[in-house]
Amino acid sequence: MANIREVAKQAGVSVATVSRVLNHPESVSATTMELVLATMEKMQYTPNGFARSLALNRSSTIALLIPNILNPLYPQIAKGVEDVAHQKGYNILLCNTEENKEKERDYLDMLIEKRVGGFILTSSQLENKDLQKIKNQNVPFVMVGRNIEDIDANMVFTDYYMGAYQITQHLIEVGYSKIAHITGSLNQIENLEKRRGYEKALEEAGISLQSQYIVEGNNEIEGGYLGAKKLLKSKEKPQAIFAANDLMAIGAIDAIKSSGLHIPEDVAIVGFDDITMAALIEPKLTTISQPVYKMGLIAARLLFESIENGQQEDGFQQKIFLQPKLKVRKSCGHENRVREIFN
Amino acid sequence: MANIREVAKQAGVSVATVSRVLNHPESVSATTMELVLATMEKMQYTPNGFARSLALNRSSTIALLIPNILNPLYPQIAKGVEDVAHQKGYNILLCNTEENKEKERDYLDMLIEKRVGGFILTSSQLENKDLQKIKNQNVPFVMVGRNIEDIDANMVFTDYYMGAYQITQHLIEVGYSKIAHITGSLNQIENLEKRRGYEKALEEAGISLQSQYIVEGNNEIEGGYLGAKKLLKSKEKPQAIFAANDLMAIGAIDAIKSSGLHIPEDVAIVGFDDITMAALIEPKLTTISQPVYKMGLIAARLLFESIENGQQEDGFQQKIFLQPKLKVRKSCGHENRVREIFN
DNA sequence: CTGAAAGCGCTAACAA
DNA sequence: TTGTTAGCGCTTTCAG
Repeated sequence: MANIREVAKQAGVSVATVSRVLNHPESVSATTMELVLATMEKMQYTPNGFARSLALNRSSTIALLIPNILNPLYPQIAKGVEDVAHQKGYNILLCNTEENKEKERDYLDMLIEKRVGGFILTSSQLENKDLQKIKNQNVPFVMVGRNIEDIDANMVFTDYYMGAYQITQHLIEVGYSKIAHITGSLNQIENLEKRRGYEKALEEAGISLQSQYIVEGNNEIEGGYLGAKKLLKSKEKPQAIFAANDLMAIGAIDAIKSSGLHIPEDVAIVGFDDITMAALIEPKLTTISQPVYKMGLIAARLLFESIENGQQEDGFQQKIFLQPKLKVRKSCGHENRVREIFN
Repeated sequence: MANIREVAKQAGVSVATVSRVLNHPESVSATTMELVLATMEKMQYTPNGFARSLALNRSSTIALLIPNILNPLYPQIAKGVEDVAHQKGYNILLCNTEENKEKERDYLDMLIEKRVGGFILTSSQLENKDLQKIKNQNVPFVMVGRNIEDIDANMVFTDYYMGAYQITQHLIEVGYSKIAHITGSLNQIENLEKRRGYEKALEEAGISLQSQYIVEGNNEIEGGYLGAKKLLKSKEKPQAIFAANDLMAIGAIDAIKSSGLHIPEDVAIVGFDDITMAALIEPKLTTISQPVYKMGLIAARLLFESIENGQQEDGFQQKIFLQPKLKVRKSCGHENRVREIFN
C-alpha cells in the first residue's frame, strides 16, 4: 500500500504536487499531471481516507439509524437516503437499533467518534439529552417519522395521529363499533400517537373505549398474530382490528384465517404503512399509506443542506409534514358495506 | 470539539496519559484516571476516530454490498452481518449496487479509499480483476451467494443449480411438461446457474427445451409480472412457471390472477428464496429456501476471522456450501396431483 | 506551476 | 506510573 510520499518520490515531484493532481487538477501542468497519474496507476496508489478526512476535518459518510431492517418500511427509507447520498459521493453507515434505546445510544457514541457528517434518525427513541449530545458536537441530523413537538430539529414525518384517526373512522363508517387495536411497542412515540388517533375516532363516534380491545404488539408479524389470537378470545369478539402496522396486520390475518374465520366477514383488519406486501396478500389490506421512499429522499436532502451550508445556528429547523393517505382495499369489508347500502 | 491536547492541558497531564486512559486504562493510576475521565466529561471530549484510525492503521467498519435492498432477501443477510459486526464493535457501510456493475466498482474504490476493514460482497458482479484490486490492498473479503468455481476467495453460498434443478424436477413429478422459466438478470452468474438447473431437469426428463418458454426478468415483482404476461401469450400456454426468485413469482401470480386464471389449476407457479412473503400470499408459494440470515452470520464470522488473524497468504480460503431446501406449498399444484393419484 | 513545511488528532515507543 | 516526541498520510498555506 503505497502512500503519497512514495508516489511523489517515484514520480520525481513533491507530495504537494501529487496531492494537487487529486484535489486541484486544474492547477497542475498537463505533463506533470500525466506523469503523476501514470505513477499512481503503476504503484496502485489509493489515497488514505483517514488521513484525508483528518486533514480536512470532514468525512463523506452519514449515518442511518433504523429500528428494524426486517420491516420492509425501512429498506424503502434507506433506498431514498442512499439515492441522494450516493449522488453526493457519500457512503451510509447503517445501524439497526432493534428498537433498543441502549443500542441506539451506543451507536450514537460510536458514530460521533467516527465523525460522520450527519445523522438520519428514523423512529428514534433518543431523548432530548441524547440529541443534545449530537448538537454539541455540531453535527447535523434529521429525524424521520417521529411526531413530537417539543424538539428543535429537522424532521420529516407523517401525521400518525391523523392516519390512525382516519382509518379508525373509516372502520366506523363501514359499520363496526367493536373495534380493537393492536399497538406497536409503546415506548415509541409514534405508536402512542396512533393509539391516540384510534381513541379519538371512537370517542367522537360515541363508542366507549374498552381496555380489553387494546393489546400491545411489537411491530412484527408475530406480534400481530399473537395480538389477534388474544383478541379473538375476548368475551365479545371484535368486529374489526386496527393493527398499528402492516406487518402486524399480516400476522393478524394469518391468525384469523388459521382460526377458521373469514376476513372481512367475521373480522375486518386494517393496517398502517402500505408496504408492498399489503396489496399482494389475500384479502388485500386496507391501510394508511405514507410516502416512505420520498421521506428518505427528503430527509437526506435536508441533511445535505445542513452539511453543505453549515448548521443554521439560528434555530431555523425545518419540519416537513406529510399527509398520510387512506388506501381502501378488501380487508376492511368496505365492499360488503356498499353492497348492503345498495340492496 | 475539544481534542486530546486540550483535555491534557486542562487536566494537567500529558496527552499520552489521556490516550492511555482510553486505550490502556490498566496502566493509569486510579487518581489520574478519575481526574482525566472527569475532565473529558466536562469538556465533552470525543476522540477523533480518523486520527485514531490513521495512527493505528485500522478501521472498525466493514462494507456490505448488496444488489437491491428492496428485495427482502438482503435485509435478512444484512441483519446477520450486523448482528456479528455490532458484537465486534464494528459498523457497517451499506452499499446498494442496484445490480449495476459500474456502481459496484465505484463503491469498491470509495471503500478501499475509506480503508474499510473488510468487504462482504453479495451476489456480486465484480470480475476477477476487480477482486484482484481488493486483494492487492490486502483487505479481506467474503462473497455471499455467488456460485462460481474459478475464484480464490472466501465464499458462502447455496447451490443455485441444485435448487433450480430440484424445483423443476418437482414440477415434472407433479405432472407438468410445459414448464416455463422467468430468469433473473442474466449478467448475474447465480441466474445462469438457476437456468442451468432448470434445463438439466427438463433434459433428464426428456422434455425438449423451448426457447419461448424462457424469458428474462429482473428479479423484481414487476419483472415477474411482465414475464408471466408474456408467457401467457405463447401459442402454447405453459402449465407451470418457475420464477428465478420469489419476488418475480409474486409478480407472476399477480399477472395470472389478473388474467382471470387460477393458480395452480390453470398455471402453477414456483419461486426461489423463500422470503417471508412466500408463505403469506395466496396461494402460498412453493419455493426453494436458503438460510439467508445464517448466510449473513457465517459470512461475517468468516470475515472477522480474516480480519483478526490477518489474511491467510497461503491461499487457505474457505468455501461454505449450504444446501437449499424445497418447500412445497400450494402454488405448485402438488395437492391436486396427490388427489388425482388417490382417486 | 511547483516545493518545503506546518499541522490535522491520535498512538506508541522510549525515557524518566 | 507518567511525559516527550516521532510518526500515521494527507492538505494547504506560503515562497519561489
